[in-house]
Amino acid sequence: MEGTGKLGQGFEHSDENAARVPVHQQVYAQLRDAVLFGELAPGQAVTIQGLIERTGAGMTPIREAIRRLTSEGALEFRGNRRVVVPMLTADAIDDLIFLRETVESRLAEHAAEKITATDIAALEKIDSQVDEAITRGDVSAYLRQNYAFHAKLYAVANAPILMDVANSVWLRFGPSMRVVCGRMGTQNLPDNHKTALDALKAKNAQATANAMREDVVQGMEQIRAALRDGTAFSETID
Amino acid sequence: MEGTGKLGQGFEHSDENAARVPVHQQVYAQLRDAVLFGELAPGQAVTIQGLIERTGAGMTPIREAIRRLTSEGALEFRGNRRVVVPMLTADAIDDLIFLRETVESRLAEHAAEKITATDIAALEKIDSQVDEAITRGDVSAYLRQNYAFHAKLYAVANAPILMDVANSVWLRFGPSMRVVCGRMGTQNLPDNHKTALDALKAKNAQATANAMREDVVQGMEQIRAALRDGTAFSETID
DNA sequence: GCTACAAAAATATGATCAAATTTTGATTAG
DNA sequence: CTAATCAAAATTTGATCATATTTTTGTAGC
Repeated sequence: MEGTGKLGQGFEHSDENAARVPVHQQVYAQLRDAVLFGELAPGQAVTIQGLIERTGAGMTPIREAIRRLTSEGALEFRGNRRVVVPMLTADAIDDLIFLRETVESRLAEHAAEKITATDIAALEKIDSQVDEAITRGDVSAYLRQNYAFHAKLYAVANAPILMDVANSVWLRFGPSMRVVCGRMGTQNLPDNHKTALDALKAKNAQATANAMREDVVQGMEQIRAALRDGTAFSETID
Repeated sequence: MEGTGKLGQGFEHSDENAARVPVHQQVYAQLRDAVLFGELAPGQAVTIQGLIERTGAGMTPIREAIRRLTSEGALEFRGNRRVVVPMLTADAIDDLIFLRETVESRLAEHAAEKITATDIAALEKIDSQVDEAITRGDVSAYLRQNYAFHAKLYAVANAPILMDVANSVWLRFGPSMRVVCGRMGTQNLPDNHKTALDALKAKNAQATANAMREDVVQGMEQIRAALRDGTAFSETID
């Protein structure tokens, strides 16, 4: 009688043509977003039991989702069977900046070579929503729309392996990014998307790569600076 | 009374101090090695039922292992609930070469800064076993020892995020590497490890990075060349 | 402060249900 | 009469859950 059905939303059409999404994928997507957009703080514990109650799903699909996210760097195995949202160290953020710079600029090059007018229109629409979120000061919307912009660019690049790496990087800095934005608001956030869009329209791969690299570095430096302050991620668990 | 105990080997000390390894980790490690060292060919299907029989484990831990390896690029979701060992495309190998070059050389730099005399001794021992495998013409041993050398270097570098990326790259080209070596033997295989070891002893980060980059590129180019021939990975499943 | 007991949480298995693929059989065209 | 194509049954495989076992943690008593 699991009347709550906390996971049932999204395909209530009662039509049979609705593509069936397995529960483990739903749990995965839900948890992934929670990490990516900072609904779970760095250091926060994630328990199987807690997710069973939170989602109403069974044990097996939840385990699968957790394993998957652990592989992707969104969660971390903290020894005693405890799974937590990882906290960034100074060394880790350096590596993340390096990775995102190199991978994202290569993806940008690929995207510039393959982009169509439809893609550009989609990117411009997303970017306008980024702007709107910034002026509104809506941190959550900014994080989601900004990710949507980059994700769309990855999709255009059509390089699944590089995209996997990029997404893993996002999952690793996402929680800290949220903490930083929560403190600073949306004013100082980077948005070099216009420059990138101009380069994309001109199909200039190198210029696109440079614009995206600039965007990436500016955003990541905010996190690094906050990490240096030390006050940023002090939610130590034990 | 699971008398078969096909997974029990490896910790039969009957001591209680032996660290207990969860079944899902055992299955993961076993499957991972099978992919990494080419015991499973590119395109080969991997079924849950098959693994249950092969390993004697239950369903849940096997599912966990499969999800994890899918995230890491070792396996691929082929639509209709079919999981296969991915086959490399020309585009993919380009991205893998790029990734391995950039990530591995950065790991080499880190390693050069942190390496100790003990580490160097360990690396030299592994490298001698690489040499031995090459002269013996033992492909399987070469693959394992060569990986061991690189993995040890990653461990010394102490950069978990970069290591994850590097390992994911290994899992993606491993099966094809095995096919290539199976056709060519061990004669033309790269081994720039001596140059790298010299640079490591001198704590010269840049020279270490260059040596490892050379090693990586030589090895990966073998795969790219085989891919171009087209004859290499023709085990199409269709 | 240390040991022992109890409660909570994670691991692992097997059962059950649903979906997909394969096999089999029948009908029809050559 | 043979071969090919389509349909339906059967087998195989995957998804989910409920349950049992082990491990860990927290607490109370010594």
